[in-house]
Amino acid sequence: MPAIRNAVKCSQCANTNCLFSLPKESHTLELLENHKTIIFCRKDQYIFYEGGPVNGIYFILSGKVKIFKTGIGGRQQIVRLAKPGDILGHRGFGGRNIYPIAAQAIEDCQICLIETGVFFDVLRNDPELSLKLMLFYADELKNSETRIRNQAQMNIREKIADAILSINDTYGVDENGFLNATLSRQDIGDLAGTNKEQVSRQLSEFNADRLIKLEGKRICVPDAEELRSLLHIYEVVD
Amino acid sequence: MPAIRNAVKCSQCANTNCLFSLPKESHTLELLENHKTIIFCRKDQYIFYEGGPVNGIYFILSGKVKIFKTGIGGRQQIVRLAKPGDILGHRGFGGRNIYPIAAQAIEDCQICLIETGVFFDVLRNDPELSLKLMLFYADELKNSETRIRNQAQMNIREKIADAILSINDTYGVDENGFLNATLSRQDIGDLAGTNKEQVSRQLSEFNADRLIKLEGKRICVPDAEELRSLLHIYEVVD
DNA sequence: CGCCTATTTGAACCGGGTCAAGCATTGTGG
DNA sequence: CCACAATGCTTGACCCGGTTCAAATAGGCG
Repeated sequence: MPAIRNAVKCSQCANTNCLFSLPKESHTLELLENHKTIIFCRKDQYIFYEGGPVNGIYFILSGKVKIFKTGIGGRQQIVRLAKPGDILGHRGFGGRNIYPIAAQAIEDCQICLIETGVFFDVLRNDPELSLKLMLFYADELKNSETRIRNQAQMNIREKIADAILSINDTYGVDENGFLNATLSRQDIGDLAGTNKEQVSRQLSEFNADRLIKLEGKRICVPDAEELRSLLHIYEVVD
Repeated sequence: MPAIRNAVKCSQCANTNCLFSLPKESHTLELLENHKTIIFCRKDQYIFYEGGPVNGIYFILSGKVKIFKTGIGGRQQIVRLAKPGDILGHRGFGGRNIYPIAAQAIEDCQICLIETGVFFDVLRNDPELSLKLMLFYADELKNSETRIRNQAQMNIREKIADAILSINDTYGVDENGFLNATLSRQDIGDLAGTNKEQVSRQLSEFNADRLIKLEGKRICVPDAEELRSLLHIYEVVD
C-alpha cells in the first residue's frame, strides 16, 4: 500500500464527524499532523486482517469500508459499515494486540493511520479527547448489543429491512433515492446474518410491497421511515 | 432501595478486578470514597431499567447481576452476566442519557453507585484511569461483536454450549463442579438466544454425552475445555 | 402432604437454509 | 461490434432444525 506522511492536514480536513475534528489551535492536532500516515486502498483491499497485529488506529479520510468477523466455513458477519470520518481498529486495544475483526475497502479509500504509541500519548495529554472517545465506545457498545438481540429475535424479513436501513443510515441516498453504496446481495446477507438467496427473495417482496424500488442491483428507498415501521415492535431505546 | 454513604472504603475492597482497584495513596480513590453510595438489592430487584434515566455508574460490591435488553413480546436477551467488581451502566453515557438495557439482581447484591458528575470529574483528573476504562470498553465491544456473529451463525447446540461456558467463565464452579449460579432454563435460553424447551433438550443431550452432569436444575461442568471444543470451528481470535 | 411452578419430553408445524436451474449483466477477446 | 464466458442475481423446490403447543413429571416451598 502506498503511504505518505502528512498529505492532508487534520486542521484542513472536511470530515467534521471525525474524533479529531478539533479547534485549530489545539496542541493535539499539531501532534497528530506530524505523526499520521495516509494510506491509499483500492476497492476490495484489506486495511487490516482478523488475527493480524495491531499497528494503531485508522480514520477514513475518503471512501467506504466494511468491518467483519469470519465464522464457520468462511462465512462473514459484517459488524459495521464505515464512512469518511469513522474510526477503524479501535477494537484492537484490549488484551492481546490482535485485531478481532478485518476491515476491507468496498470502494477506493484514503485512510489515516496513527500508530498506537502516538495515539496513547495524545490521549494521555488530552483528557477531554479521552472522554470523547469513551462516549464513542459507549455508543458503539450500545449498538452492538442491540444487534445481538436483533440477531437472536428478528425474523429474516426484519433482519433484511434492518440491514437496508443500516446502509441507508450510514451512506444515505443519491439524488434519485438510490442507496449510495453498491453492496452485493452476499454483502447484504453478511450484514443481515443470512444468505444471498433470502436477500433476493425479501428484496423482491419489499419491491412488490412498494417499500423499495429495484433497478438492476441498485436499491431505491423512497421512504426510510416506512421501511423502519416494520421494526416498530422492537421499541427502540437508544 | 436502602442506601448508605461510604460504608465500604474502596481502599479496603476485596474486588481486585474492579476498575477502581488503585494504589492506596491515590487521590482518585479519596474522591471516590467520599462520593459513592452503596445500594442493597434483593434477588430479582432491578438496579436500573431499560429506558430509565442515567444516574451514574455502578460497581458490584457483592452478588450477581444479569444485564438484558427487552425485545419482541417481552422476550429478554441477556447481554452480559456480571460478578463482583464488574461495572454496570457504562452503556448509558452515549447520546441520550437513557439506559439502553436493564440490570437485575439474580441474587442479593451490594452495589456501589458513583454519580455521573463525580465520575466524569474523576476521569478528567486521571488520564490513566480514562485509558484503563477505554481498554475495558474495547474489550466489551470485541466480545459483543463476537456474539453478534455467534447469534447469526451458531446452531442451537453451539449457542447453548456457549451460554453454559459463559456462566462457567463468569461465576466459576463450586467444590463439586456445579455452576456457581442458579439460573432458570428460561434465563439460559435468554442468554443463548432460544427458548427454555431447547435448553432442556440440549442439556439432556449434553448429559447423555457426558459433557455435563445434571442434578435437579443444577449443572455440573466437569471439563469446560471439552465442552468448549464443540465451538472449535469458530476459530477464536480475541 | 399438597399446591404451585419449573422442567422435561413428545409431536406437529413452519421458517429459513440449501441445492439447483434459469436469467441478467458485465467484461473480454476475436 | 458481437459472441461468449464468467459472474452475480432471481426463483423454485425440497428438507431439516428449531419453535410452538401440549401434556406429563419433578422439584420447591408453605
